Amino acid sequence: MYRTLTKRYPDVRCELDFQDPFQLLVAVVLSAQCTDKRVNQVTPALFRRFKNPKAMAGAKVLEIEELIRSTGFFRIKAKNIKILSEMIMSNFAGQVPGTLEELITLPGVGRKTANVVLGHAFGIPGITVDTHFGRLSRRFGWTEENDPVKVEFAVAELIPQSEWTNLSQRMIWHGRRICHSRKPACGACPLSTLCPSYGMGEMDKVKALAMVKSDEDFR
DNA sequence: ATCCCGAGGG
DNA sequence: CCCTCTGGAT
Repeated sequence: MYRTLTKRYPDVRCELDFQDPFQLLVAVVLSAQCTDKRVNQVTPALFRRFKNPKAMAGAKVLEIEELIRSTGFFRIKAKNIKILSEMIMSNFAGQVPGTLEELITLPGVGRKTANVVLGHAFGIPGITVDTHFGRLSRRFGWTEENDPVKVEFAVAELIPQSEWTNLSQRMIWHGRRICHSRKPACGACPLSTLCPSYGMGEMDKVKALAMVKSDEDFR
């Protein structure tokens, strides 16, 4: 997703590419419920107009809204980006903060966004649990699906810290490109031999819930 | 019609 | 736990 990772793991297709922590943070905020393609479409103009937290803090919310309209949730995102920029200026001396606790004080920045920024802008390992993890959990009948923090801790137990950022990126990529909810590309999936729903195709929430339930009954 | 590389609020 | 916010893709 980001330059350092693109270089280190060339087989993972990375589509957002920002070295600057602030621009990375804003891009990840924009990527919620939105494709990378769309984010990459709006960021050049956005950062040409407001390239750092100082400029973004002085922006009119309406102008940010216009620049990011096509990314969805644009009113909330625009407001959050302005406030978050103001907070970076007033609370963090103009620098994107480098800890989880500080990052999640920013509006629009939760655990997932914070961990992505920590991993890619600061090299601090973290497990990034997104909705793909949940979907994968469903496919495997894991019942922790509704608690991302539990999944985060469980994965952290299993994987060496040095691989957390790499694994997270690969999982996100896997969910996006292979294990998506509509027509999962099971033929291209390295986990197909392990997956109890291999070849079932479409997995909606109703089916998934039934599967988890029957799995519980079985135990 | 239904979901999406979330987050925040009730 | 539930709901809302948004446009776009399928």
